[in-house]
Amino acid sequence: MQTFTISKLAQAAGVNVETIRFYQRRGLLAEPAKPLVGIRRYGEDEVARMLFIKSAQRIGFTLDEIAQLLQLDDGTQCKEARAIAEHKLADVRQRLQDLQRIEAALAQLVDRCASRRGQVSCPLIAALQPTSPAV
Amino acid sequence: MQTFTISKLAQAAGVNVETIRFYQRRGLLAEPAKPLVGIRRYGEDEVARMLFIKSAQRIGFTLDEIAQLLQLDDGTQCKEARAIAEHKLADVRQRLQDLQRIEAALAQLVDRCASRRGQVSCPLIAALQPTSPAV
DNA sequence: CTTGACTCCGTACTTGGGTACGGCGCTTAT
DNA sequence: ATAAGCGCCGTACCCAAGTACGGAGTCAAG
Repeated sequence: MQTFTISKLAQAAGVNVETIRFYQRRGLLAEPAKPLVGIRRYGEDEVARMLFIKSAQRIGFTLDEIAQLLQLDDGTQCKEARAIAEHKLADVRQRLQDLQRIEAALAQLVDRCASRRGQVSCPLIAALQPTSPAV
Repeated sequence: MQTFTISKLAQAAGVNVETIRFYQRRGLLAEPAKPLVGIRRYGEDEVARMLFIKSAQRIGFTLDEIAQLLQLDDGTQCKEARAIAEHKLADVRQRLQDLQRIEAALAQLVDRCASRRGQVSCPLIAALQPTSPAV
């Protein structure tokens, strides 16, 4: 069921062919073995993987971090995978908090603007005050 | 109450002095007027602003986006600020969803690893399947 | 009134994440 | 059997976000 050529894969993932190749070099995506005759083919798994990478990136993970995340998935070494996963989980939760605060602040801002009440003080900057001990 | 020198500001924000100057050039942080005699001083506002920038960055906003966010705050032009804010809000909510899915997937992964049950299939990649129509 | 630490400013370098390009080699339709 | 259009591969280039550096000015302590 390996039906995609590299350019179809790129298209399906909404990226450039070069990006696929770049990820292969970086070890984020395996290069399927080159058949003795013909060209490499890709399947839905690779599409999913690419979409995952792109989503993770939008959230602020670096390619190295994403590589780690993906290894958790691939890996069969549960003990160590677990440690990494827990670490990442804490990280993710921190980001979630920050994002939620920004969401609240933005929503508030929109709301205040809509109702034209008084001066907008500083909900955005205030949003990220309490926590954030400079990772 | 302008008590910080640039290096104290940098220290308080957990960044490099050069980074402060870089942000000033990019318009993310105002350069206080240079007193006729002496050096520039900064206050708590600038510290807060720096911490905000760093938090927003960790979440995946670019400096340009952060500049926009900050303008919403500074600006007195509510109508247009509102439009930008609403747009960003949608964006933030999408990110939140992605992050929440990753969180769930990671938690599940940790859980499975802990209990040593069968093969880890692919919770992470699965996590970001349904949505994400390639922004 | 000099020495050392710091500011100021410009320019140059670095790193991460790609993009672009050019030559070659398949392979498939004509 | 040949030309078009991809795939394959390496190298070079690009932009964002800093970081490093070097010379000149400033200020405070000894």
